[in-house]
Amino acid sequence: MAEASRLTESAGAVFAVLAQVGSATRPQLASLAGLSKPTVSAAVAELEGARLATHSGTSSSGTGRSAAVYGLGAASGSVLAVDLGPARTRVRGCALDGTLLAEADTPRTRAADAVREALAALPAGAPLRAIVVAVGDVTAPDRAGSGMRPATAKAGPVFDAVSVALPPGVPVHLENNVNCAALAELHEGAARGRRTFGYLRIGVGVGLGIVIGGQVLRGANGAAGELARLPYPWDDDREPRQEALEAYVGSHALLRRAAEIWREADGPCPRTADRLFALAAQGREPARAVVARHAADVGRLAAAVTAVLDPGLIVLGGSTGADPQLLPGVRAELDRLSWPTEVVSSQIGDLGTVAGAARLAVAKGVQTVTEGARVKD
Amino acid sequence: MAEASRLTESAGAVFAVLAQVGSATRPQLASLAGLSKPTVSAAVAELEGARLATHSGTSSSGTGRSAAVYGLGAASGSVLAVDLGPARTRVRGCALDGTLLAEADTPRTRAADAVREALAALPAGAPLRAIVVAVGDVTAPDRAGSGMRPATAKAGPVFDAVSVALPPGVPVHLENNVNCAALAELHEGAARGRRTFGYLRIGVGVGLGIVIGGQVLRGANGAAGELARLPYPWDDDREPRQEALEAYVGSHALLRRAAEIWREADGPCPRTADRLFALAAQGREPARAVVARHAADVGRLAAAVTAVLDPGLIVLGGSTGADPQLLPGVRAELDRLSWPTEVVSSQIGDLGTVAGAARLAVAKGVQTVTEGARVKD
DNA sequence: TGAACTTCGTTAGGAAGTTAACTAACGAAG
DNA sequence: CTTCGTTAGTTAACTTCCTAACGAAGTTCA
Repeated sequence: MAEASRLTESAGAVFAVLAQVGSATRPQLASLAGLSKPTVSAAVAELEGARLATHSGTSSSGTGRSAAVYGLGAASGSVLAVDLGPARTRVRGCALDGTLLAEADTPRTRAADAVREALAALPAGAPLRAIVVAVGDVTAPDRAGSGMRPATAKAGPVFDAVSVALPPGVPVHLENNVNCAALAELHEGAARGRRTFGYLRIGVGVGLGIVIGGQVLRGANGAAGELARLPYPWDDDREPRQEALEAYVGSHALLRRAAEIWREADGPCPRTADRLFALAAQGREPARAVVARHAADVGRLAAAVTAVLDPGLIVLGGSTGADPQLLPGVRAELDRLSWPTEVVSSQIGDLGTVAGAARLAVAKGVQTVTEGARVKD
Repeated sequence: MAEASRLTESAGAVFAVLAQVGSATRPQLASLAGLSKPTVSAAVAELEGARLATHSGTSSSGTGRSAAVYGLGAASGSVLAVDLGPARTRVRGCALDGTLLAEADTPRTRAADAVREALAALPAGAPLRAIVVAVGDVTAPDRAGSGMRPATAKAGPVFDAVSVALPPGVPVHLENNVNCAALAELHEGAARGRRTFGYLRIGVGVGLGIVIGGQVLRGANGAAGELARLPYPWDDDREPRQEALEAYVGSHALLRRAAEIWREADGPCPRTADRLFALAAQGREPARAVVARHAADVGRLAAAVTAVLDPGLIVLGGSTGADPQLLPGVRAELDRLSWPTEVVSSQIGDLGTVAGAARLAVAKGVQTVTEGARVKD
């Protein structure tokens, strides 16, 4: 019989822990959830009855009685994460313990196909509990947990194109792609074990994902970390202009600057940031200088962040931010201008956004289980 | 008999609520603490036994039986707040419900006297539970809850001069003065009812107090909001320098700029910011232009904050920041550069720092009661 | 093989909090 | 002055968790 009733509090807590670690014995669950053994036993029994957990083996710790191992059950369901990137659309379907169940990757124009493909690969019997869509845009603050749309026109059309492929009745969360990537760095990247840090992404544009106490900071307009609106240029006799910063520190500007100082004798001028970094890594001269200058610019951007937030750690990402050869220059400029702050390069790269969106979707999905599975509330 | 044992959890919750509202009936405590009537009755009995609460009257709500009103008891004790300001030292002693018990205000050089004076005026029988000292300096992160010192030499000597007057055995917390003032705006000023905002103080220096979810954001080095380290000047061909921003937007710069463009015919050049603002308020010309330019500069500073945090509300304070005639100019520049953000002037002024420090001290003091009065742990 | 040890899981009793129902106190209306 | 409606506070039964102790199921060593 299908028990759609709500879980007790302890069962919810145990389920949340079980989803986090994937599989565990009862004593492990007890210590992780901060509950006693009898309570965990009762909770596990309840979860097994609801098919939210299953006995998946035994574990012997050398000496003593061997413990029963439990994992997520068939009824725990799955979640979907969609990254509407500038070039490609990436989709992942995950179980609530984060294991990958389905994956799709298409050009941006075939976004809806990617979603359908991934949905088809998910187990049919169990509920899809949450969908997170990462967009390169400011998202309105999360009110009812669904029905959001990107705040400006930038990502609106793509989102609409995808949303027709989304199954009805499942809560959809929009999230900024930089925030998602920051979450990925937090859980499986360069910021593992941290509670507070900033993820500074520099590519065509610039963006900052802020994590404080393990939580993403979204801001009143969902625009926290939208560094493009930092006042720039800024001086006694210069008026800041909107968007001027991205035009100056973004990847387009980097290549333009390279082209300006490039000469015949230097060989062919690089047309991509990757090529430019490769030349610089070999010590080839105009490239090295351009990259060094870029590092200082990134350091200034980082200084603007530390002046406000003092996060203690900044993770650099993006097509022109993640290269480790930037690190010395960035650190030097940041040291010169601001507070002691660790600076490291992203460990995840392009897949960070989907990975983070999946983390977020898993968290939302677990919530729907523990807080009483309200699909239509 | 003195019961030094720990309170039950429900009694602690009830005490915290009682401290927040000052006095309340049992039904009020029940709804505010989210507890049931029987539990509150038991908790109140426990608190009365420990002299942490007393029956202080009855309240009739027109119809029905009249309820007993409870307030804080004699054993709840007091806390001390010290503001080591640039010119004056202000001290307040408060009960745990925030009522003022003692106050002192001396020139900075007699700081220790102010502390002794206020301490003498506090009730002798009950414990002093916490001391908060507000300094104009970066404070190291709060580890054991005491034993901190200002991070740089700026406020170190003053703090040492005061600390000799502090009674031993009482936990001392250092806090940045701008953070304190932000807390005052949150609880009794322009940000009442908000959960997230920024308090931008502009005087001789610039500083930002960040409140997120009702909590002050301190940062990894205790330097969150130290805007003086924003990169400035910043442009393609200018190198940012440390401290350059304060030299440009602080009150000294404001008066210097006024002096530069002032002419014989304009009358005597103002020597204080107050005087300059007064002239501007009358529409007198060179003053008005200087103030308008200052407003734009403040707007840019605010834009730098919103670009990172998007707080939704910015409260302006400080000797050259709180004047309401700045508001239109600040709002215009902020609108032009950044996200929709409310901008208002501080409602508290110079006393904000002590008031906020007192709030913080009360919160810490309540903690010592509810978490088991550990004075030396 | 069986005693000793260690770890797992259950059983029993108790602490802390909840809901529901009852008694107590107060004002107003007849 | 009594009665009724309303609100305060208490008592009782039940829920949910914890701690402590015990039985069950392994491993190790003689």
